[in-house]
Amino acid sequence: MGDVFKALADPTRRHILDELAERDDQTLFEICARLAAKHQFTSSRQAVSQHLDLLEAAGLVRTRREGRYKFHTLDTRPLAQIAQRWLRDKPQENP
Amino acid sequence: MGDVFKALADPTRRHILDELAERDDQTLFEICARLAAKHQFTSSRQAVSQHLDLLEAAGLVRTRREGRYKFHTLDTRPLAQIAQRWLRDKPQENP
DNA sequence: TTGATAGGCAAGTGATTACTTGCCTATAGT
DNA sequence: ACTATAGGCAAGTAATCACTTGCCTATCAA
Repeated sequence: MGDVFKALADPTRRHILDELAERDDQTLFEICARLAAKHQFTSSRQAVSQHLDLLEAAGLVRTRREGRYKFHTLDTRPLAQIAQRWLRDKPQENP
Repeated sequence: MGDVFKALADPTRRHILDELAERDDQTLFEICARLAAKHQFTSSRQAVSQHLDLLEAAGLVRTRREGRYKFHTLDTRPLAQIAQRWLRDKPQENP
Protein backbone atom coordinates (compact mmCIF):
# COMPACT_ATOMS: atom_id res chain seq x y z
CA MET A 1 0.00 0.00 0.00
CA GLY A 2 2.92 2.33 0.66
CA ASP A 3 4.08 1.32 -2.79
CA VAL A 4 1.56 3.75 -4.24
CA PHE A 5 3.18 6.68 -2.48
CA LYS A 6 6.64 5.59 -3.56
CA ALA A 7 5.42 5.15 -7.11
CA LEU A 8 4.08 8.69 -7.17
CA ALA A 9 7.29 10.16 -5.80
CA ASP A 10 9.10 10.21 -9.13
CA PRO A 11 8.31 12.95 -11.67
CA THR A 12 8.88 10.67 -14.66
CA ARG A 13 6.36 8.18 -13.29
CA ARG A 14 3.86 10.96 -12.78
CA HIS A 15 4.32 11.98 -16.42
CA ILE A 16 3.72 8.38 -17.44
CA LEU A 17 0.50 8.38 -15.46
CA ASP A 18 -0.47 11.65 -17.14
CA GLU A 19 0.11 10.01 -20.50
CA LEU A 20 -1.97 6.96 -19.63
CA ALA A 21 -4.70 9.16 -18.22
CA GLU A 22 -5.00 10.78 -21.63
CA ARG A 23 -4.95 7.55 -23.60
CA ASP A 24 -5.28 3.95 -22.47
CA ASP A 25 -3.70 0.84 -23.98
CA GLN A 26 -0.35 2.24 -24.93
CA THR A 27 2.74 0.18 -25.56
CA LEU A 28 6.14 0.87 -24.06
CA PHE A 29 7.39 2.49 -27.25
CA GLU A 30 4.32 4.67 -27.60
CA ILE A 31 4.78 5.93 -24.07
CA CYS A 32 8.45 6.64 -24.73
CA ALA A 33 7.65 8.54 -27.90
CA ARG A 34 4.97 10.62 -26.25
CA LEU A 35 7.12 11.41 -23.25
CA ALA A 36 9.88 12.61 -25.54
CA ALA A 37 7.47 14.68 -27.57
CA LYS A 38 5.41 16.42 -24.90
CA HIS A 39 8.08 16.93 -22.32
CA GLN A 40 11.76 17.30 -23.08
CA PHE A 41 12.13 14.04 -21.18
CA THR A 42 14.55 11.90 -23.12
CA SER A 43 14.00 8.81 -21.03
CA SER A 44 15.44 5.62 -22.41
CA ARG A 45 13.25 2.63 -23.17
CA GLN A 46 14.69 0.64 -20.29
CA ALA A 47 14.16 3.46 -17.85
CA VAL A 48 10.50 3.78 -18.82
CA SER A 49 10.13 0.01 -18.73
CA GLN A 50 11.37 -0.13 -15.15
CA HIS A 51 9.07 2.70 -14.19
CA LEU A 52 6.14 0.80 -15.69
CA ASP A 53 7.10 -2.31 -13.73
CA LEU A 54 7.09 -0.28 -10.56
CA LEU A 55 3.76 1.33 -11.39
CA GLU A 56 2.29 -2.08 -12.09
CA ALA A 57 3.61 -3.41 -8.78
CA ALA A 58 1.91 -0.48 -7.07
CA GLY A 59 -1.35 -1.40 -8.77
CA LEU A 60 -1.54 1.86 -10.69
CA VAL A 61 -1.04 0.28 -14.10
CA ARG A 62 -2.53 -2.88 -15.55
CA THR A 63 -1.06 -4.66 -18.54
CA ARG A 64 -2.42 -6.86 -21.30
CA ARG A 65 -0.36 -8.97 -23.69
CA GLU A 66 -1.30 -9.22 -27.34
CA GLY A 67 1.22 -10.86 -29.60
CA ARG A 68 4.43 -8.95 -29.30
CA TYR A 69 2.64 -5.93 -27.92
CA LYS A 70 2.07 -5.22 -24.25
CA PHE A 71 -0.58 -2.62 -23.57
CA HIS A 72 -0.57 -0.50 -20.47
CA THR A 73 -3.67 0.92 -18.83
CA LEU A 74 -4.09 3.29 -15.92
CA ASP A 75 -5.88 1.98 -12.85
CA THR A 76 -6.98 4.86 -10.70
CA ARG A 77 -8.44 2.79 -7.89
CA PRO A 78 -5.40 2.96 -5.58
CA LEU A 79 -5.42 6.75 -5.91
CA ALA A 80 -8.89 7.20 -4.50
CA GLN A 81 -8.00 6.59 -0.88
CA ILE A 82 -4.50 7.97 -0.48
CA ALA A 83 -5.39 11.62 -0.02
CA GLN A 84 -8.44 10.89 2.12
CA ARG A 85 -6.16 9.53 4.82
CA TRP A 86 -5.38 12.92 6.34
CA LEU A 87 -8.40 14.87 5.19
CA ARG A 88 -10.29 15.35 8.39
CA ASP A 89 -13.80 16.61 9.05
CA LYS A 90 -12.21 19.75 10.45
CA PRO A 91 -12.42 22.11 7.46
CA GLN A 92 -9.42 24.30 6.67
CA GLU A 93 -9.66 28.00 5.93
CA ASN A 94 -8.89 29.22 2.45
CA PRO A 95 -5.57 30.96 1.59
CA MET B 1 4.45 21.03 -6.09
CA GLY B 2 6.18 17.71 -6.68
CA ASP B 3 7.56 18.19 -3.21
CA VAL B 4 4.25 16.98 -1.82
CA PHE B 5 4.62 13.61 -3.51
CA LYS B 6 8.19 13.25 -2.34
CA ALA B 7 7.13 14.17 1.17
CA LEU B 8 4.50 11.45 1.18
CA ALA B 9 6.89 8.80 -0.09
CA ASP B 10 8.46 8.09 3.30
CA PRO B 11 6.56 5.95 5.84
CA THR B 12 7.93 7.85 8.83
CA ARG B 13 6.68 11.12 7.38
CA ARG B 14 3.26 9.57 6.81
CA HIS B 15 3.20 8.50 10.47
CA ILE B 16 4.08 12.07 11.46
CA LEU B 17 1.17 13.32 9.39
CA ASP B 18 -1.07 10.74 11.08
CA GLU B 19 0.06 12.08 14.42
CA LEU B 20 -0.59 15.69 13.49
CA ALA B 21 -3.96 14.73 12.03
CA GLU B 22 -4.94 13.44 15.46
CA ARG B 23 -3.64 16.41 17.39
CA ASP B 24 -2.49 19.83 16.21
CA ASP B 25 0.19 22.06 17.71
CA GLN B 26 2.69 19.46 18.77
CA THR B 27 6.34 20.14 19.46
CA LEU B 28 9.20 18.12 18.07
CA PHE B 29 9.63 16.19 21.30
CA GLU B 30 5.94 15.43 21.58
CA ILE B 31 5.91 14.01 18.09
CA CYS B 32 8.98 11.92 18.84
CA ALA B 33 7.42 10.55 22.00
CA ARG B 34 4.15 9.70 20.30
CA LEU B 35 5.87 8.04 17.36
CA ALA B 36 7.87 5.88 19.75
CA ALA B 37 4.76 5.00 21.75
CA LYS B 38 2.24 4.18 19.02
CA HIS B 39 4.55 2.59 16.52
CA GLN B 40 7.74 0.78 17.40
CA PHE B 41 9.42 3.59 15.47
CA THR B 42 12.46 4.63 17.47
CA SER B 43 13.25 7.61 15.32
CA SER B 44 15.82 10.00 16.70
CA ARG B 45 15.02 13.62 17.36
CA GLN B 46 17.20 14.80 14.49
CA ALA B 47 15.61 12.39 12.07
CA VAL B 48 12.12 13.59 12.96
CA SER B 49 13.31 17.19 12.82
CA GLN B 50 14.56 16.74 9.27
CA HIS B 51 11.32 15.06 8.29
CA LEU B 52 9.39 18.01 9.69
CA ASP B 53 11.57 20.44 7.74
CA LEU B 54 10.79 18.52 4.57
CA LEU B 55 7.07 18.40 5.35
CA GLU B 56 7.09 22.14 5.98
CA ALA B 57 8.91 22.75 2.70
CA ALA B 58 6.20 20.74 0.97
CA GLY B 59 3.56 22.91 2.59
CA LEU B 60 2.02 20.03 4.51
CA VAL B 61 3.06 21.33 7.93
CA ARG B 62 2.91 24.85 9.31
CA THR B 63 4.93 25.96 12.31
CA ARG B 64 4.53 28.57 15.01
CA ARG B 65 7.21 29.74 17.44
CA GLU B 66 6.38 30.42 21.05
CA GLY B 67 9.31 30.97 23.35
CA ARG B 68 11.48 27.92 23.17
CA TYR B 69 8.66 25.83 21.76
CA LYS B 70 7.91 25.32 18.09
CA PHE B 71 4.46 23.99 17.38
CA HIS B 72 3.66 21.98 14.29
CA THR B 73 0.30 21.89 12.58
CA LEU B 74 -0.99 19.83 9.70
CA ASP B 75 -2.04 21.69 6.57
CA THR B 76 -4.15 19.45 4.40
CA ARG B 77 -4.60 21.89 1.55
CA PRO B 78 -1.84 20.50 -0.67
CA LEU B 79 -3.38 17.04 -0.33
CA ALA B 80 -6.70 18.01 -1.84
CA GLN B 81 -5.54 18.19 -5.44
CA ILE B 82 -2.87 15.52 -5.73
CA ALA B 83 -5.14 12.52 -6.22
CA GLN B 84 -7.57 14.40 -8.45
CA ARG B 85 -4.84 14.76 -11.05
CA TRP B 86 -5.43 11.34 -12.57
CA LEU B 87 -9.02 10.76 -11.56
CA ARG B 88 -10.84 11.09 -14.82
CA ASP B 89 -14.51 11.39 -15.57
CA LYS B 90 -14.33 7.87 -17.01
CA PRO B 91 -15.53 5.80 -14.04
CA GLN B 92 -13.71 2.58 -13.20
CA GLU B 93 -15.48 -0.71 -12.54
CA ASN B 94 -15.37 -2.18 -9.05
CA PRO B 95 -13.08 -5.10 -8.11
C1' DT C 1 24.32 32.55 37.05
C1' DT C 2 23.90 27.82 36.57
C1' DG C 3 21.64 23.90 34.72
C1' DA C 4 18.13 21.82 32.13
C1' DT C 5 15.12 21.83 28.22
C1' DA C 6 13.82 22.70 23.21
C1' DG C 7 15.70 23.08 19.06
C1' DG C 8 19.28 24.05 15.11
C1' DC C 9 23.38 23.35 11.92
C1' DA C 10 26.36 20.69 9.16
C1' DA C 11 29.47 17.03 7.75
C1' DG C 12 29.59 12.12 7.19
C1' DT C 13 27.71 7.24 6.37
C1' DG C 14 24.96 3.53 4.52
C1' DA C 15 21.19 2.22 1.89
C1' DT C 16 18.04 2.98 -1.69
C1' DT C 17 17.01 4.50 -6.32
C1' DA C 18 17.09 5.96 -11.19
C1' DC C 19 19.40 5.07 -15.01
C1' DT C 20 22.72 2.86 -18.15
C1' DT C 21 24.90 -0.94 -20.74
C1' DG C 22 24.95 -5.17 -22.98
C1' DC C 23 22.86 -9.05 -24.35
C1' DC C 24 18.91 -12.15 -24.96
C1' DT C 25 13.90 -13.90 -26.32
C1' DA C 26 9.70 -13.67 -29.00
C1' DT C 27 6.56 -12.16 -32.43
C1' DA C 28 5.68 -10.48 -37.11
C1' DG C 29 6.58 -9.17 -41.90
C1' DT C 30 9.01 -10.27 -46.35
C1' DA D 1 14.96 -18.45 -43.46
C1' DC D 2 16.07 -13.70 -42.51
C1' DT D 3 15.40 -9.28 -40.51
C1' DA D 4 13.17 -5.84 -37.94
C1' DT D 5 10.34 -4.80 -34.13
C1' DA D 6 8.66 -5.11 -29.18
C1' DG D 7 10.12 -6.27 -25.03
C1' DG D 8 12.90 -8.66 -21.05
C1' DC D 9 16.92 -9.68 -17.84
C1' DA D 10 20.69 -8.52 -15.03
C1' DA D 11 24.91 -6.33 -13.51
C1' DG D 12 27.01 -1.88 -12.83
C1' DT D 13 27.12 3.25 -11.85
C1' DA D 14 25.94 7.64 -10.05
C1' DA D 15 22.94 10.26 -7.46
C1' DT D 16 19.59 10.75 -3.90
C1' DC D 17 17.93 9.94 0.69
C1' DA D 18 17.37 8.75 5.59
C1' DC D 19 19.80 8.77 9.40
C1' DT D 20 23.66 9.56 12.55
C1' DT D 21 27.16 12.23 15.07
C1' DG D 22 28.89 16.11 17.29
C1' DC D 23 28.50 20.52 18.62
C1' DC D 24 26.09 24.94 19.09
C1' DT D 25 22.24 28.58 20.33
C1' DA D 26 18.15 30.05 22.84
C1' DT D 27 14.72 30.02 26.37
C1' DC D 28 13.24 29.22 31.06
C1' DA D 29 13.42 27.77 35.99
C1' DA D 30 16.08 27.43 40.34
